Amino acid sequence: MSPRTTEQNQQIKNERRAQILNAALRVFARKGFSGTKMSDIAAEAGLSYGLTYHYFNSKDEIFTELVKYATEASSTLPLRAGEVVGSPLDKIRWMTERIIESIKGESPYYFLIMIQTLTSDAVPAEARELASQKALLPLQNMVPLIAMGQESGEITKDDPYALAMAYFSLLQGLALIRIEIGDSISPPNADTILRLLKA
Amino acid sequence: MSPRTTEQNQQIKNERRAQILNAALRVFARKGFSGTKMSDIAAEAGLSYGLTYHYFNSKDEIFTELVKYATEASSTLPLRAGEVVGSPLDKIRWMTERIIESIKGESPYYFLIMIQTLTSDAVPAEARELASQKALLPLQNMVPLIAMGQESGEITKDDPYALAMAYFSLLQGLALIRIEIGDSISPPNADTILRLLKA
DNA sequence: GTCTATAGAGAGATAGAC
DNA sequence: GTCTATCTCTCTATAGAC
Repeated sequence: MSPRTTEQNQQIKNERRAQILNAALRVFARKGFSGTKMSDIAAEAGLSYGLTYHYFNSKDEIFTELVKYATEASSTLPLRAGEVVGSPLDKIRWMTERIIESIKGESPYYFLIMIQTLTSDAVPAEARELASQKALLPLQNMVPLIAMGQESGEITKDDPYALAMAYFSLLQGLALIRIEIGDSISPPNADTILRLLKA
Repeated sequence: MSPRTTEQNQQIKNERRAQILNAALRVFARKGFSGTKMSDIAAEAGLSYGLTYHYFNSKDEIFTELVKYATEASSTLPLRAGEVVGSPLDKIRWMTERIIESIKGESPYYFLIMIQTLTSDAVPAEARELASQKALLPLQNMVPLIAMGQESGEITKDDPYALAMAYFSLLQGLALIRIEIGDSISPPNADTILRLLKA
């Protein structure tokens, strides 16, 4: 039995951290930041209470880490959509389908975390500031897409910013309904949502 | 100085309860159920800590009271809309304008309370059950309105239930944005929202 | 690296004075 | 009716054994 190498230890460390973050995502979403106990996270992750503190310094740090990931993912999606080949509406359709798809998976938990972060004073200050800075990026990144669609005549000539707000509001709301009600009722498809934008 | 009558005491009692509920609404919305301390509510209401317990038995009771009011108001609105004179789309337009109007006032706090109640395990069981029972009512009460509009040709022939989900998702999302970002940006108007439904 | 035990702070609810 | 003081329990974070 040779001793573990540094790389192997690093490997374990990464796995454990991912395991804890994954558990924490669910618990934070379900109980809120203040309602979540470190013992809840440890139990959900299948680890002992104390071990959680071996990989993270505090509850705040775990939450902030999740917010960091969520802001990153949500602000880059409209940019990736911009690079899809096709008309502006094709790009938006692509993005819409990606989001609807993600709503069937883990993303509703991230939506809920972000809503908490942006609306709550009980959340770590660092997470709140991070989210506030980036909250408008998805909206702002979508406006050019809409403007292009308006020039080409595919998209209705309402205020692009208002359209983007309505669009993301709708998708966010669908994610919430997913958690509130579960998968017993099926969400609208992309075409129904795009009716909001089409000329 | 004559002693206070029973009616006057009742009067004081009602005022104080309203005062406390009003303060609690804001604090619960901003900090979440678990993140809210009774001392927060007392401070926001301008009362002493102990006095709050003179008018309510527990934190749970205050929260549940707020949820009771919110479920009541939200499930009856589509019914009131049904009685508005005009075409089905006129009725829906009336409702949409009422909701947009309310979003400029206190209603975003109620939206946030309801979202917490429907998505969180950290909330009093009584409130959760109450909300779960009534959560689908607004949707269900709106479906007949949509169906009527489809028959008259005003509304697109997508699945009425999916349309209702999309519609309420959108409005809920706007309420959240109102809290997240404030009134610096103006929300879409009723016509933009009704594009979702129009044939 | 992993666990159990515990110190210390904080918050819900109550008691009792005025 | 209104307030301050306190009891009690729970939860974060740490210590220390294996």
